[in-house]
Amino acid sequence: MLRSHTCGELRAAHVGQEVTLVGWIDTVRDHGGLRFIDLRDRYGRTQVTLSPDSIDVNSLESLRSEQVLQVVGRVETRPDGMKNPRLETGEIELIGTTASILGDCPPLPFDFSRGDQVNDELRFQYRFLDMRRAEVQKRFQLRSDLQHEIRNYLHQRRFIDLETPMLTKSTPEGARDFLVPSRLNPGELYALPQSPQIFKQLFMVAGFDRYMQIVRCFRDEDLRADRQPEFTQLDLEMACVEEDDIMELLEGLMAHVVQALTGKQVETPFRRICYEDAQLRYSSDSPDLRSDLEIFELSDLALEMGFKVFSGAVEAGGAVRAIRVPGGGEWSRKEIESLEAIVKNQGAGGLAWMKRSDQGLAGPVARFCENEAGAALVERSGMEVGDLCYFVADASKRIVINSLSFLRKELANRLGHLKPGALEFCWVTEFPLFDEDEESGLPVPCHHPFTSPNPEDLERLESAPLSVRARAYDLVLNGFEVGGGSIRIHQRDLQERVFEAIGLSHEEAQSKFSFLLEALKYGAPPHGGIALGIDRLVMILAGDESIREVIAFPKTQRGTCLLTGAPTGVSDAQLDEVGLQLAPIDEPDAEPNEGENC
RNA sequence: GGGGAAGUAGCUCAAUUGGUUAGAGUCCCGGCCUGUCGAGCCGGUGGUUGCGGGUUCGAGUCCCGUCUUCCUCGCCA
Repeated sequence: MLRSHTCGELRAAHVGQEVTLVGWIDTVRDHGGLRFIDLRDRYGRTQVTLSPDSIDVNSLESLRSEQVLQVVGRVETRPDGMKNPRLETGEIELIGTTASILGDCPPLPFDFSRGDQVNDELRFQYRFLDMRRAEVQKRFQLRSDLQHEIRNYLHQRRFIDLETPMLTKSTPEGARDFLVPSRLNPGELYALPQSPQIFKQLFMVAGFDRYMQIVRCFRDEDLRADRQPEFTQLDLEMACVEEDDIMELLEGLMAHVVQALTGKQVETPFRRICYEDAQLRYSSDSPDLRSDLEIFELSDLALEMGFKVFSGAVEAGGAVRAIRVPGGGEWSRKEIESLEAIVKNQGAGGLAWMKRSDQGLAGPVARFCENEAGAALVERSGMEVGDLCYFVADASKRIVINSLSFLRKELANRLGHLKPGALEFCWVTEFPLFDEDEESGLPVPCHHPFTSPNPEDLERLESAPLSVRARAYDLVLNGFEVGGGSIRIHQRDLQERVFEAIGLSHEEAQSKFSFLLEALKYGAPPHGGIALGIDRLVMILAGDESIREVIAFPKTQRGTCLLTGAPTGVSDAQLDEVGLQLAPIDEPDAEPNEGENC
């Protein structure tokens, strides 16, 4: 070994020992003759003192940040008054006798000590430097610890860790697939898995009644702060279970990992909210329960209030909904109206409001509240003196819901409801089995086509498919969907009925999912499971606002890698080999230097 | 595909209604300094204001286009 100890290890007990440290130079404090160096590695920082009394200073002229330095020396107690209580190793210092630079380093491309404030573009281009920062290392330690705790917890409960293929079959439903050509089969392509869904169901048929895997998944869709084209899931599946079994397992797992990683206690069981309630009360299918702000429906009253903006929206098939802001009556007009930009950003025409003081109602909506409907509104809102109420009306229900969703988030933020470190889990249940496809009008699965319908609604599968509820559940943490799962269909005939309901012919179903349908014939036990977004979970536990921060080498919003430059063109020879030809790109100013092979 | 924000020194930012030679901190380089831990003090180098047009006597600032990064709608079974 080139070192005897790490930079976080030495204590008063080591005083007098001859040791060798290797680390990166964190800072150099140069007093002319005497130099102090903070040497840093994964484990901590140790002060190295280079004095002309103990080392040939001419041998080390230019010490700079982030050089890799090896120091041999003796551990000494620091003089009285010179100890640093903020450093684990602050009782001692290493008096260097020889030092050598093992890895030189030029001046850095960005300010290391203020890494959090540096452009993402630069940070991710030099991610290997960015990750050297202690704060970043902490995130990845947390990520590693989380995965370790998850595996331990599940293995103690007799889950078996099984792997599934990365090169698999394209299933055009759902998200767009990433495609991989096959040299041995020109003209045919693999797809990278969107999830191991079908494979884990086959494990159930195979008798591995408790399966788990921490696995990479791929979806070729647009990126967001919480969405990357490749991401990591905890995938698990159990045989002979119902909803409650999966939920209880996950509640125990979450409580365990949160306790292990943060020391915090999580209350179980988690709150359960049905999908319809979540949409109405929180304007979201993943409500952030750190805030208790609630939205209420006004469409019925809006028709009677005599306010054309409201009644017009409802008559056009839209909605009017409102949110009460306790204490918002104190806000200035300017403050109140500053939130309008948020809803306009979602396409809403404007943001109406009304406040209640001891002198009665005030604000743009107040004069429409003098009639009976208005009184009912005040009653329903629960407005008290000192409160404020915001209203969103639009001919598009989607715009109303989106606007209120963003408004609620911002209000929760302004009211200080989003306390750092708070963790509010909940389940969202009773999702519809299908959504309506806007183009074809056909039902499309909300979750995936293997989700079991609620038995109570089964008779409507053909007659009124959109009214059928699914045996599906989402796990939500602080407003983020961190997991989703369901009880699956384990009977072949029911699976075929669902395929039919979504407009898949018998032949299509066969060609796409024959292996699943075949497997369901051969003694498939009832089963269900869930998949958990590891990146999102780590992000929340680390207090970050983007999963990029907890992914070592993430993609930009355009799906490129700033570090490697991927994706790139490949040589004609490579294309030939896999039997691919690239279509010309419709770009007037295509860059010639990339034209060699695309 | 739509909406929004940002882009000025290696980095983080400033620059009045369009007005003289685009500044500061940091980094880097040089000098001084033996108890610092955000070391200190003195001096210095460093700019195609993302790119391309336009308006103007004059553009970092206004207009148009474009590129990049970020946020978001659509999209994400």
